[in-house]
Amino acid sequence: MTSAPYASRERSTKERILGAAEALFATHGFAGASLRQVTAAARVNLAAVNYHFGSKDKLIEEVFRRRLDELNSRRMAALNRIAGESGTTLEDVLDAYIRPALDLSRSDGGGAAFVRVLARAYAEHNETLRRFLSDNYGHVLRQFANEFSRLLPNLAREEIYWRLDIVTGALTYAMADFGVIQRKSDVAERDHREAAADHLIRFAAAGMRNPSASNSSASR
Amino acid sequence: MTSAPYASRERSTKERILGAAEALFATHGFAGASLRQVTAAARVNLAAVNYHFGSKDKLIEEVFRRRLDELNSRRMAALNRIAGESGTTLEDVLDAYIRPALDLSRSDGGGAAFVRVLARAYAEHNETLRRFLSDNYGHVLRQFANEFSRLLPNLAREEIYWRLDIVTGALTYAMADFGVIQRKSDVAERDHREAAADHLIRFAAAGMRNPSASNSSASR
DNA sequence: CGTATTCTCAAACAATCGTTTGATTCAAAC
DNA sequence: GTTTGAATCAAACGATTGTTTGAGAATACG
Repeated sequence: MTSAPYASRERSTKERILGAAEALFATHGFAGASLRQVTAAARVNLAAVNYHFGSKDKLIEEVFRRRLDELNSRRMAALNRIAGESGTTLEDVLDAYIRPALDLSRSDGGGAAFVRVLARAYAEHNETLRRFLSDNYGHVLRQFANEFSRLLPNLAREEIYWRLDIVTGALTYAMADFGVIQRKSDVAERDHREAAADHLIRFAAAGMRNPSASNSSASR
Repeated sequence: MTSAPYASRERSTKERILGAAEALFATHGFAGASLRQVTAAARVNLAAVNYHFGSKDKLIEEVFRRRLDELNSRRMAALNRIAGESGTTLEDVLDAYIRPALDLSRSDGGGAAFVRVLARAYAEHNETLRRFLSDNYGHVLRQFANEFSRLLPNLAREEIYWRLDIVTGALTYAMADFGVIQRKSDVAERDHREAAADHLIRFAAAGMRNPSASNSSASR
């Protein structure tokens, strides 16, 4: 029953659809990529999407779930290693949040495309998608907010969430752009990305630390 | 001939369409917002878009042109004030690039919505749109790249463009998100945005200064 | 005034969208 | 070999997309 018919093919139909959808959503967006493009790229029948996933929206959710399950468990593992410790810095927490996404963007199997899908999800303020992400991975964000609150006791909870959203959005976009531009040498690419990620984390830490009420005059 | 018939209306048909399109593109994206939504929000006939602009793509271009003409001339004015000077810092150049966009997002007449449209344009890697922006405002980017090259003589020209794209994309997204979240007090909002912008600029400067080949080990 | 031009409007255009249907093919169960 | 259920397929569904049409109303020009 759980065995897969048609399994002699290279990959299962569901996985081929998910892979093609991921790549096309990254390039053309969720509204811009049609199911006919997706099924043509996956070389499956048009009806296969609704058969296996139910609808386009459910397919979109599955594209997220496939990657975010592992991404967020890695984030949680990294956070649990440092949460509550006395020597933990803001940069450490941000690293626990960002590094798994950076690793994902470096992975071979379409992870780079998914990071661009993530950036699109941030750009689009799709309400149903945000609800899905909040319902399924809200606890991760909540745990990170807990740790940020511990390190930034002067900031209100609402302020924490706000800054975290802005900062991760900017970080996600920057990381997604890494995947677009092809570098001459792969090793140089990895080094640069690593160095840029460190700077991004330091930037994010500065943004999180920024006191709220102080007017930032005379910076130049 | 150049006088406007139907001018007794509150605003001209073209301007009403542009305003409605700007707001809807910011919310639903270019593919997600239909011309029927746009014309309904502008309370004009559906055919008015194709009559006044020719096509949806031309309308999109006009939405950009209306704001970017002034935005980029402000950028050029700010850049010309500091370009070539001996005391000019990287932060000054980035400020000349970012500050006009920040001012725009604070303006009353839909500027905040346009900043979100800008962020979408960065997220979508639409080729025709990128070509339009490059054709019409490429000289601005080129002038800024010149100044960056002067301050960062060790970086290759290609590297300058690459980093500038990433950095401005992240900055644009972060600024766009400012407009989504409504703050309790307007004065606190402005102060916070100002302070955050300063940090964003400092982050961008760090990202631009980042030496290319250095592996960033032992940051923690 | 009358003519010309500009603009608006309802209606339809062909194309594409996500989705559904019903028949057919496949692999396993008995 | 027959049956069963899952998977694939071509075809069509109604809805929506951007765009075009042609007639009509509003303004401008002589």
